[in-house]
Amino acid sequence: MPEGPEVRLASDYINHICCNVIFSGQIVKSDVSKNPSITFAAPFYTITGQSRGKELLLTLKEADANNGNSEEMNHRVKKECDSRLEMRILFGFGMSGSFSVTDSDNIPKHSHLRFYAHNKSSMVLNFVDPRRFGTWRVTNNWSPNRGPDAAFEYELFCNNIASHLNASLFNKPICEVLLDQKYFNGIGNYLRAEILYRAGIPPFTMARNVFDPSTSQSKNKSKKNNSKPKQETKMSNAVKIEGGIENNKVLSLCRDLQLELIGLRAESWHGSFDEEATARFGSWLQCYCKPEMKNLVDNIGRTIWFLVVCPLIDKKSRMTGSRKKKSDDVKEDLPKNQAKGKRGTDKKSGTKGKKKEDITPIKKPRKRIKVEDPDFQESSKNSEPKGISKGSTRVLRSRKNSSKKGNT
DNA sequence: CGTCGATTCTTGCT
DNA sequence: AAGAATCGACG
Repeated sequence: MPEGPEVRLASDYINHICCNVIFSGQIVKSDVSKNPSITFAAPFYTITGQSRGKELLLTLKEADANNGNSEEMNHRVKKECDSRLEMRILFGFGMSGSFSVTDSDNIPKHSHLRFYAHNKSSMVLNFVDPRRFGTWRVTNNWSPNRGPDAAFEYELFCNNIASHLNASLFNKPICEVLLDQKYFNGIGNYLRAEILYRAGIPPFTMARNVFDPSTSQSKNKSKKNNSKPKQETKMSNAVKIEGGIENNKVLSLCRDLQLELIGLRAESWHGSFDEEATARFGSWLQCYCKPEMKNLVDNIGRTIWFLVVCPLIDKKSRMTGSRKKKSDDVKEDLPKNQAKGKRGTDKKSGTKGKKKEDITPIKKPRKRIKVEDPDFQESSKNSEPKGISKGSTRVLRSRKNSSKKGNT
């Protein structure tokens, strides 16, 4: 599942491979893809890429067949500054999108958009997407409903969050907020697990408490949400919003883990992940899909992987990050009835399009977990969320703890 | 209007 | 199982 780092690597890959390559001819779309056909008027063009979060923007720019300027183009360029034809295509990778450069005789099976090189015969840039959740469209801009890139626009990224902390979204569990691309563009399911695990934050902590220490501290002291806390310097992330939200642990991890992964995989990046790169990624993961971790399906239906911490265990050992004996840390302290339970609302449950009343009676009551449920959180100190909308009560089920390969 | 839940898309891998 | 758009219900 491509997340920020994979998209960035794809962009780097394109720029690396397509540097000095002239493309020409029709841009070919597969028959099965429902994405738009692309017609670019320039007979010859170059391709460059940029990434922002999970989006990749390709820029096609008119060029001469010899990488110089054609007479006709030269004429226009001189006349009006730079009027070379240009087109941008914005890609979303969905869950299986990637770019790969291949020989024209070896087009990947699920290549859905192809750019043919002109001066390097038989070279093709493919957008490959087996599961076809990927999208593309012609536009010059990033999607307006997606936020800045956490790794490469860190200031903007932090400010976007700090200035919207009062939004109701931040009443939700941090694990769910981390998937909201309006604020966390580039974060996906494996990154959220790694971020929260390394920050030592329980996944269902109210998001606002993670970013605004004043709110979380007030919770600690008393159930009354009255006084503004004065001692807000205990937690590692207890930083004044005004002064330095960029020092917040979760936010800096959003940046640093992505940069780490980009560095980790850049060396062996050849368009697709070879065995070694895949293995390295797997060993980089500390939480996601790890057999010693727990997982649950959250309120938005996504599986969150996390470390369950026994409340009786010395908290300092966690705060300092010395969590070596993982298997010992993981206690079976989840409520019993959470540990099983099948998916009750799959799409094929035979109730598609039906009213809720049809299915509610059938469902047997299960343990529900709200934000910062004291039964669930190791930190009952943070419980008693005053402003929590009672709405976020979805049945949380655990997934089978099957270890998958952490491919992308 | 804002929020929430359900549904849809799609296919490869257990 | 994944990411994201869309739709209807609800208050």
